[in-house]
Amino acid sequence: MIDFRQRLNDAQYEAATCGDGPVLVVAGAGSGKTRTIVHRLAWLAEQGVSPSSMLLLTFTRKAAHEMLQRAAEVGDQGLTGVQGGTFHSFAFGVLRRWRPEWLEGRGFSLMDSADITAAVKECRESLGIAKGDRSFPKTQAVVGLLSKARNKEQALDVILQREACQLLPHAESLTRLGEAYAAYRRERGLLDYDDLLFELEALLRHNDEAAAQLRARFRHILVDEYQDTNLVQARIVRLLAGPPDAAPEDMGNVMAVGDEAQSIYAFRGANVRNILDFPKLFPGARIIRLEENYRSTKPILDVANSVLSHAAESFRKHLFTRQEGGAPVRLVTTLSDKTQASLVAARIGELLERYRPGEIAVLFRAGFHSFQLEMALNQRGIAFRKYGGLRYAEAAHVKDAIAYARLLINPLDMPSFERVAALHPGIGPRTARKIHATLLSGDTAALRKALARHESLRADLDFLDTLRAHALSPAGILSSIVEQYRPHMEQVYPDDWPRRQQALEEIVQMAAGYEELDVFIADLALDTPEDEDVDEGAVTLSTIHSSKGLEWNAVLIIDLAEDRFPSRHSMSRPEEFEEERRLMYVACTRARKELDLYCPATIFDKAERGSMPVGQSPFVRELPASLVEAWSEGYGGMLRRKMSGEAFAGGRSSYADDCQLPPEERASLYRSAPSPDRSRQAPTADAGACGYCRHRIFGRGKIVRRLPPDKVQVNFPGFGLKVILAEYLLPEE
DNA sequence: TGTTGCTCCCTTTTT
DNA sequence: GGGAGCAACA
Repeated sequence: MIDFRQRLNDAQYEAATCGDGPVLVVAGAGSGKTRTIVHRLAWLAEQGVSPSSMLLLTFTRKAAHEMLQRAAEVGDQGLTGVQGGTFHSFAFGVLRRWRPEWLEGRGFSLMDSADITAAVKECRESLGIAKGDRSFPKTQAVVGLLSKARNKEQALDVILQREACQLLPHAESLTRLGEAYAAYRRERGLLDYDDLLFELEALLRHNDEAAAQLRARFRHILVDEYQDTNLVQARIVRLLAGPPDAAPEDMGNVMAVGDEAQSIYAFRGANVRNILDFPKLFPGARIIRLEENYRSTKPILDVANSVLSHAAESFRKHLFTRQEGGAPVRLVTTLSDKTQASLVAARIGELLERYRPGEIAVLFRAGFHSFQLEMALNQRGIAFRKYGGLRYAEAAHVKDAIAYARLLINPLDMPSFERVAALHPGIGPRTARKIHATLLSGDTAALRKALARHESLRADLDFLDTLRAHALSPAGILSSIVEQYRPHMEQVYPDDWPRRQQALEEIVQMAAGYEELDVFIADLALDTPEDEDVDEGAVTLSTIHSSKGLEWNAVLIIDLAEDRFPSRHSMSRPEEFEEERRLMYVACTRARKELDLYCPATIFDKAERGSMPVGQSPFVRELPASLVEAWSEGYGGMLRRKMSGEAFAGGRSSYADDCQLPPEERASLYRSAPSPDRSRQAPTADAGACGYCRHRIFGRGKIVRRLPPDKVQVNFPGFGLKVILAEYLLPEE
């Protein structure tokens, strides 16, 4: 028996051991949410509930995996057999069993993001929409807009109106394109990510038998990260609990766990109303709040609380901890993004003396922000693993290898055939399509003729035939494919194929746990499967979005600069700026013991072919100086402690006081819109005009070039740093 | 006719 | 670094 009282605090205990009925657990960051869920599962099992009637819906498969792993270790007996996964993977599993009606007994396949892009592109071409019109959004952007409209369940024009007025002239074309894309999927028996959810909802509404079976099976539903569910996901939870008209007492048991202060997925349709309206959807719901933070030291929590204290009313929150003391939060200003990378790498080297690699993470706003750091870590020989950004399965070489596998499963798969064929010199889309048609016609003579000029492609096709003839495991198949693909890779990526080769070897590892190749490929599209071997020996690099729900002893947040974090895309709409703030809150609350904030003073800009000065992130600017220990990079890459009176550390007035420029010139440097609530924020212009870097660094650089009309290039030979800046920013000698 | 090479542009976050 | 469009080459 487990001593729940002893292992949990009062609120956690209440949540873990409450009886039947709907429950909403509002769990602040680091308040022991996972612990509570794990104990909830264990408690249910002790009450005689069968694990197979518990369903745990989480945001990532990693989170589900981790919780189920921990559940298996709780108590002496452990707990296995709980169903867990993301909404999408759950939906995929259910729909594999109960096909949607319109498929009429046909099979269906799940589209990965490349399929979706290709499909939308094909639809656009066949409709002849916007041929050569540069103002028409790129395919990727179109895919994003269509998906956003579906996830928010709003008409496309409404989305455009709110988020992209410049595209309003294309509203009609985009709507037609959306319809064509829907027809495309229906004709071919394809489901995209959004379809999974809507089809599952339709099934629960219209297929009484399936719905009844699912409801009978899953008596206890736990939903994690409820603040990031969208409308259809909330309806799915409701429909799993009982028929649409069920009385409250006849519904299954739903426990939703979430924290509105950590809602960071509005961009893909997540709706905070879900958590606020939970009691309406589930009348009589009990609400339990977990507010004590066990994760972070007080200095870290103070910074996190301060970040949120500027938030819009409904998201404010104050976490408390009983832990006193702890290392101060460090705020490090570096000369450039490049030196930031080497300083962070050096700092990681230092942290590795105290922590295991798996206990250190670097977080950033967007995937590409870590490129320089990745190089710096490689130079130092520090192993890292990256989450977020370009997904593993989207890297070109992985797509190539997967194309072989998909062709193996389904020879009709045109896009995959095209992909494999294009690896061979002299074959482009046109020739590939012709050969594919010949191949399908079964005319061997014609095929032999077509392939005569493309000997190497024939070798690849023969290889696939051989593979088909042998019954290999998914891992065995992929390992052969990787070997077959290798010469192509060496040709196409002469400079970095060894790195890519390594990534491909991982795919074989990942596939090791699978029995069916098609399930593995679907899973790869749904969420990168875990390759467990690599984890512990590597430092984590992650987008903040992908860091959700995780924690580390030491967390370093980089690129806290204007236009980077918050993202410049978020500056025009107040609600998006607010979401960036919650993102910063999520990032800070990932840290247990040490938190470093890095602000580069200049950032390399390709277009200008030099580094451009950048202002500090408003989230840093707002921080009271007393909450951080400020450091700055001096000449020669040394860090230097900043004294409290010095400009910049949280000193929103110090800019204005130091400023040598007349106010109208400052205003001309106004880079981006300020946060919606001006009263709480120092004007961006102050920082933009005379931030710390501009006086100190630029004072010692050499002007090497004038760039008419009003810019100059300043070099700092000691750092290999070139900076382009407006002439009038130069300090007067 | 179809492939390849060149240039310009943009580059958020995810299932 | 990648996608899209355009021009030159086989």
